[in-house]
Amino acid sequence: MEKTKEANPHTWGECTKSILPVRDALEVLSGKWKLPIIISLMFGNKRFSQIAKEVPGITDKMLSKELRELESNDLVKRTVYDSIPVVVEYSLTEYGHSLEIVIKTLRDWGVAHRKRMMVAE
Amino acid sequence: MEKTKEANPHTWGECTKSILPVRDALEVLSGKWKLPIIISLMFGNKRFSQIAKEVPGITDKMLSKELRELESNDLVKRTVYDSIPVVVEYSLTEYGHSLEIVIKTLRDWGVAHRKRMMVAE
DNA sequence: TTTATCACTATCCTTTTGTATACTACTTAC
DNA sequence: GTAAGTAGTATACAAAAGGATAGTGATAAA
Repeated sequence: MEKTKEANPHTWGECTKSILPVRDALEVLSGKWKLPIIISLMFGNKRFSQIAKEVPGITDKMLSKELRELESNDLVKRTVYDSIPVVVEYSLTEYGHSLEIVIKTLRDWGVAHRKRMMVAE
Repeated sequence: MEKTKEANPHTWGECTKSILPVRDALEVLSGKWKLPIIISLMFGNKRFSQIAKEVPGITDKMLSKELRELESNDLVKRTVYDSIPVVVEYSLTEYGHSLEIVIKTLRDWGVAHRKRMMVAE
């Protein structure tokens, strides 16, 4: 445990340098619903009520709130068609699409994790 | 917008199939502190107070709570050395190390995001 | 005329998450 | 005897996140 006691003082810088950008990413993607919404839009542009149907369990309030945040972070684009009744289409921006690899990695890990849980029980 | 109106009914299954594992992953990694703690341990085994120093802003209570959750999910291992005073060493399990690629992806995106924000302002 | 769809908003409430502060018990160093 | 370091716990509180339910206003279909 000597190695523990004087664990590299220089890791501090490296470590913090790693933590900060991860924290930035987490801030933009925080909450229970943002990633599910983005995933839903990865499969195509959708209207409000369509997203609501595809994301299991979300309420209108949450969907509305999260879409606004995603829009303000330039991950999602909102397009209003002035038909009757008004139709609003949501789509991923190019920047939103840059999250695809993050989501794929997370999903792969999640799949493995779920398998692991099944075996354990 | 016709294409929007009848957006593939079959995306439902695919979409939900993607959302569920991501949700599993998010559950294990949820909260403000779990990933920062894991990152800190990626740089080497650490004692309680060392982690507290390396994760900017965390309180003892949160660190203690999150470590317990990470331990119960088999991501972190807790080893007590009965020296005087007692020393407790935390380390990533093999399973914990499997998160490295997730974190790397998230960090890369975070770095790009931070750059983007700087340019915008 | 009631009902349904569109895309939301408003209000109230509970749960979760996080913070602040103080405290434990032990030992070494000053 | 007092402070500092070891690894936390206890209590109280504040803030944020999320859920439940209802309502808006336009239109169209039964």
